[in-house]
Amino acid sequence: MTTIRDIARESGFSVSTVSRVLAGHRDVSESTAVAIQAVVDRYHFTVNRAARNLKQAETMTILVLVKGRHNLLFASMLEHVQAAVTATGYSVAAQYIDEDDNEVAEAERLIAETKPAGVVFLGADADHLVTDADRLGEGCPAVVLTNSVGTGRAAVSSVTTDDFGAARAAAAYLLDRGHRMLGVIGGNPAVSTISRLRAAGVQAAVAARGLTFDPATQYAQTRYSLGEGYDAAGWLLDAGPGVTAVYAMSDIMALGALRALADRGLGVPADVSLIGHDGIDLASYVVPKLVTLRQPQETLARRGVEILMTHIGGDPTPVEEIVGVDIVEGESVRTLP
Amino acid sequence: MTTIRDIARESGFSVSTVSRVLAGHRDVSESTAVAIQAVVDRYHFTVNRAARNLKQAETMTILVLVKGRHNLLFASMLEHVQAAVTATGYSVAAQYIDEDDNEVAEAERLIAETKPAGVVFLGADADHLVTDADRLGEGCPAVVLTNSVGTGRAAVSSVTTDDFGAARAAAAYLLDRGHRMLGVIGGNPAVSTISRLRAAGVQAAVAARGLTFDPATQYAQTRYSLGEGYDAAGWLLDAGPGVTAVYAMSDIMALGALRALADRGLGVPADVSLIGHDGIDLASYVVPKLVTLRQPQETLARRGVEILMTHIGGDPTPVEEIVGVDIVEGESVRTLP
DNA sequence: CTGAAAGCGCTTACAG
DNA sequence: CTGAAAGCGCTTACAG
Repeated sequence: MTTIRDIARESGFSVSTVSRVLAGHRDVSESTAVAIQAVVDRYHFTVNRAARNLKQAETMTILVLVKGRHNLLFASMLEHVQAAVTATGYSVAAQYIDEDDNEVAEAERLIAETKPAGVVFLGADADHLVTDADRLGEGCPAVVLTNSVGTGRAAVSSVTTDDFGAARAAAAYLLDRGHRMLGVIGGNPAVSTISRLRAAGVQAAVAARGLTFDPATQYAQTRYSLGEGYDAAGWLLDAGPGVTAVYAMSDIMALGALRALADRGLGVPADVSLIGHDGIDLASYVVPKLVTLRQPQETLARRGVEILMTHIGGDPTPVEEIVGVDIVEGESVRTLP
Repeated sequence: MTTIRDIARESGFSVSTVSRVLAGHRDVSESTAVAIQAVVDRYHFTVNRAARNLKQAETMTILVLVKGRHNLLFASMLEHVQAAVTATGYSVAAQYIDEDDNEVAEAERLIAETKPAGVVFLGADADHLVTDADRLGEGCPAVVLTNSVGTGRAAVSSVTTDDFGAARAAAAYLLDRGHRMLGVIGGNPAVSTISRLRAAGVQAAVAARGLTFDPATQYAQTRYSLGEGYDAAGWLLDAGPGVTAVYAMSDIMALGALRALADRGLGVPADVSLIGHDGIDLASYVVPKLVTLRQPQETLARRGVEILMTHIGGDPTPVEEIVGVDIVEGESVRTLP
């Protein structure tokens, strides 16, 4: 393996000078830089970043921690974050965290190893954040996207969508179209803040119309996946008192529900109406096109990076920002006569 | 930041002994190990892997390089690879490579930085492999999954599906059901070996029946994405001489095509039949359920890891293995009268 | 069983 | 503008 010492030997300059050229420092004579670069190219040499990071106090990198490999929303948001970060002159290093891992512990380790200037969490457990956020690197500012934090810790900010309002809008959308008996597919409100807020939003919309919503028969509690969405929809039809419309807290669960309904011979929206959440690309490609609550990906990414940059710039005041959600029209909801 | 020196100081033992405990070596007295572990726990200390890798000659890690963040097939295959690797006692480190990046150059850098025992490529450009494979770490065996290699380089093996046979089967499936005018949505045969093989497979099936297939009007060349699949299907309907069935070289393109057909008022399979490729979960959840050629994910992963282990075990003979593809029945193909 | 020392591949004051 | 030296956080012979 070629190292910086090999390049130094081959070029006739010292390791220090080679290092400077590799780092793009200007305090090297033109001719020296050219000569060294030639050797670097000849050997296809690239610096060992692990070794570099070990020595460097701080890098020009933003660490992006993506919670869950299968989350199409996050996959798509990562690109927006990448674009926003790149525009600031920093580069991004993305890492995926398993659904069940502690992202804060992981962040702590990665911060120590890669010395990023800041970190962006794409989704995160409120639990981990609250209990472990203090262990994040002192000087390393962080911003959480799509999840609220509420740690009060300096320089851990968040940009969230209005989950309560979005779910209330989803339910209202269905109620406005004559539906009276709603079914909801969502996560465990006891552990997921997002699910709790959204469930409350549904309750609020229903209550505002003097109707009732009984979680025991109308709320299918499950995980955010295709297969679980499928099962949840089935449960809702069996347990539910004749739901005419279903709100799924993610598009991917809604797609699972779509198939479950078809398998029971029910048409969407002819027999049951369906509304999703997230606004992933796929939602507008399926037949029928899904009505869904679109998370404003660019806004979340842009504001998140802007806030992170103010922290990096020296302002430690944490901010918790909430952005609105758009409803995307589709073909999956029917107006009852 | 706490380092191994802090733990040494706090526990009263030397850095060497702490290092041994952290590495799980047995040559440390029970009482010492317990005492050190207590301090480690108290500080939530985790070793800096970057520093560890810098010193270690080789780690018990298999590096998995995933080409493309949006590839649902690879996302799913990664889990199978992870399972297969874990069963051998090694752990996996996954890294995503952008579609357009040179995965071999990236592998070279990561091998130097993390010293894996072996690397698994989930998808890879034949071009990069052929021109740059020699630059992979000398002693670092590699296996490429889903793409054939043909570098002849020692210890770069591959496990591929029979792309020619699979595409021929797809076309035959449609021809057997009375379709005479096929449309194909695929990649650029000039740069993608996979696309070239599959296109040839279609040609073979058509020719075997004494029919013809004109790429100029029946082959929509595009990228492997939802939106491009949508556009390609539209082009096929405009340019094509009345195709009655479409074979898309990936399920995700097929899903795009599904929507394109719906937007033109064409039913699947009533008006046009559709067959995909890959067998991703989503394919069996959409309505109509997609007929598709399923890549045998577990087999690819299992054999890939088995072969990698023989290389790690010392046998450098490269093997190129080809596995068959199953057809998954669905609701998207109609038999013509 | 334990510790002192060398060194992995880099960067960065410091001196010239 | 350039180089010698110290050190980032670890591991690993080597010696005891």
